[in-house]
Amino acid sequence: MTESARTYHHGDLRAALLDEAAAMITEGGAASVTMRALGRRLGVSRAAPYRHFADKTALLVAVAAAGFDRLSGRLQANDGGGPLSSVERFRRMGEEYVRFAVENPAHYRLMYGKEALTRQDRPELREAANAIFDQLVGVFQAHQRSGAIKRQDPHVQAYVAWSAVHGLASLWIEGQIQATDDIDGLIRQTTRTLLDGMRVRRRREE
Amino acid sequence: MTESARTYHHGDLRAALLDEAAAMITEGGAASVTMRALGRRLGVSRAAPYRHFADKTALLVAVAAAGFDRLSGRLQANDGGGPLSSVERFRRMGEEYVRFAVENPAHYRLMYGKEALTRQDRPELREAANAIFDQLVGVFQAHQRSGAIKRQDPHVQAYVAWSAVHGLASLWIEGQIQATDDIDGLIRQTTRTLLDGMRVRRRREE
DNA sequence: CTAGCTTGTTGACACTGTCAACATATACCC
DNA sequence: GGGTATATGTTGACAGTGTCAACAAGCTAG
Repeated sequence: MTESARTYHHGDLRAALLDEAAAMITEGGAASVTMRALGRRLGVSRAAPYRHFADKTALLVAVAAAGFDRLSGRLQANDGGGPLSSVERFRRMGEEYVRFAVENPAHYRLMYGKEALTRQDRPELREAANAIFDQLVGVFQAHQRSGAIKRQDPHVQAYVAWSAVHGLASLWIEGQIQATDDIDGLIRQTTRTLLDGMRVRRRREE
Repeated sequence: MTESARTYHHGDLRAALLDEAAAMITEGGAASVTMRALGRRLGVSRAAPYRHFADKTALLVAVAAAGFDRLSGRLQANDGGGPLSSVERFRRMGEEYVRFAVENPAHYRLMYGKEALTRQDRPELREAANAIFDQLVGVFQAHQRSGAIKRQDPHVQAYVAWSAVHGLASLWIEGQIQATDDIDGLIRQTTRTLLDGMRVRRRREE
C-alpha cells in the first residue's frame, strides 16, 4: 500500500527475508531477529516466512551461510593481487579475516557460534567453514614449500593460526580487549608471532 | 511434598537457583534455561526466582560470574605447584584454560559470549575476566624477566596468547575442529608456537 | 479457461519473561 | 509471650514468541 502497489504475492520474499534478517542482525544482534518482526518489516504476515524456511533456525542458517560466502569472497579477492610472498599472503589473510569480524560482529558470531543455531549439525555451514579453512591450509602449504616455516602437518599449523585469529576477533567483538583500541596493531603482532613461532630454527628444542 | 516436608520458604533458593541453572546450562545450553523451568525443577512457583534476581539476565550473569571464579581458582591451583620455569607455567596455564572450556562448553560460552547476556556491560563480569587476564600478564612479566622472551608490553603478549588459547577453545567447543580429536596436541602446538614466536632472536627482522 | 501448485493470510496453541496483588513465614522488638 | 515489619513465595494477567492447521488468492501449465 505504501509501496508501489504491493500485490498479494511479494515477488521474491525469500531473498528479502535474508536481507532483512541480516539487517536486523546488524542492528540488534541475532536475538533481535523475530519471525513476526520480519513479516512486519516486510509488510507481510507473520507466517509468510514459513513458506520459505522450515523454521527460524533454517532462516538463520541461511543468513550465516551467506556470511560465509561474503567472507570467503573477501579473502579470495584480497589474496589474488600480485605475486605475493607467502608471508605477505598469510599476513593479509589474517588481517582481512579479523576485519570482517570486527565490521560484522553479530554476523560473525552467528556464523561461528552454536548458541543461536541450536546444537544441530548443519552440513551447509560446515562445508562453508571448511572451504575457508582449506584456503588457509593452502597458504601454509605454499609457505612450507618456500622453506620459511617448519615442515609439519599444515592442517595443524592452520588450526593454530586460525585459533589465534579467530580468538582475537572474538575477544575484540565481545569487548574483552580494552587496554588498547589498536586492533590493527594486535593483528600484526599476532601474525608475526605465529610466523616467527613456526619458522625453522637451527637448534632443535624438543 | 516429595521431599522432606518442604516448607513454604525454601531455605536457600538463591543458591539452589544458581546450581540448577548451571546444571541446565550443562545439559542443554544457556538457551534452555527458563525462569519457569527453574521454578518447576526446584518445586517452586514461576515467579519465585524474581525474589532473588531482578531478571533472567541477572541470573545468568551470576552464573557466569561463578564460572569465572571456578576457572580462576583452577588456574591458580594449577600454578602454585613447585618453582616452575616460566615456560612451564605458561604451558600449564594454557592447557588448564582450554581444558576448563572443553569440559564446560556451555558455561564457557556464557562467560565470554555476549549473545545470551544482552549487550549490556556488566562490571562484575568485566572484573572477573580482568582478574584472569592479569594472572596471564603476570606470567609474561616473569617470563620476560627470565630473559626468555622479547621485552615488550606484556599486555600485548598476553592478548596475543589469550587470543590463541581462547580461539582454540572456542573453535573446539563449536565443533569447528574435526580433522583431529587430539586437543591436547593442539594445545601443546599452540603454546609452543607462541613461546617460540616471542623468543628473542639474533637477527632482527623488521 | 480451468486445475493445481505456490505463496500468502488468519486463528489458535503452548510457551516465554515479567509485573501487580496477595499470602505466608520468619525476625525482631516490646 | 504478642504483634508487627520484612523477606520470601504464590497466583493471575499481559504482551510477546515460534509454529501449525485451515483457508484464500494468485500464478502457471494444460
